[in-house]
Amino acid sequence: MSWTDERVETLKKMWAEGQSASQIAKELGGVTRNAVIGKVHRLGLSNRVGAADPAPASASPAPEPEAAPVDEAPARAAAPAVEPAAPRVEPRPAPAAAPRVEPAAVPAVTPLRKAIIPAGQPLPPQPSANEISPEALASVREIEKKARKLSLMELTERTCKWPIGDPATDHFWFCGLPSVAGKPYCEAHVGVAFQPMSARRDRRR
DNA sequence: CCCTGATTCGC
DNA sequence: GCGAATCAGG
Repeated sequence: MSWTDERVETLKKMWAEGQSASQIAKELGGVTRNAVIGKVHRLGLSNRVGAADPAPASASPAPEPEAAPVDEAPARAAAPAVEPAAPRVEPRPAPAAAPRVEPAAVPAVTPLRKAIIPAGQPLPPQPSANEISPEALASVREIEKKARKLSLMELTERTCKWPIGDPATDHFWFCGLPSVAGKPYCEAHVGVAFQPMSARRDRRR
């Protein structure tokens, strides 16, 4: 693969969005994160965020960028040597929406309290704890004790994204245990989230 | 261990 | 110019 204009554009865009080099590499395909980082540097757009250039120690503020324009009025007079850089502070958009909540039986695990619905409008129909087998429910509670209690930002492709607690309170985190390959949850939570239809059928309430 | 970006340096 | 290897860090 080579750096076609198109690919470079994607790179620039994603980098500007705060995407990590590895994420960009995946998106582009055919390149490693190292390649992406290398390209980023060659393109000279490595300074992200704070980049609060270590202002020349203290003594001499050295406001002078360097080059002495002297005469010469190359129309470009406007071109600011120092890019905006100010506003953007730390893009890194958290994984968009909260972790994909699978279609099966997810919520209503920990908060035994009846529907709190923090700021929600009518939420889509969600399976109640009643639809989960007592055994599974019990094991889930057990697992929660072992949870690594990861924050949203700490989740990765291989950590269990099962939510625990009430999102509206401090008592909220994600399981975080090693997830089953290809699944968003750990062994225990996969068992509750992905139930065969046969098991779900008329477990009635 | 997972992951980050930064740098180096042979190609 | 490119990117693997490596470094330094979280």
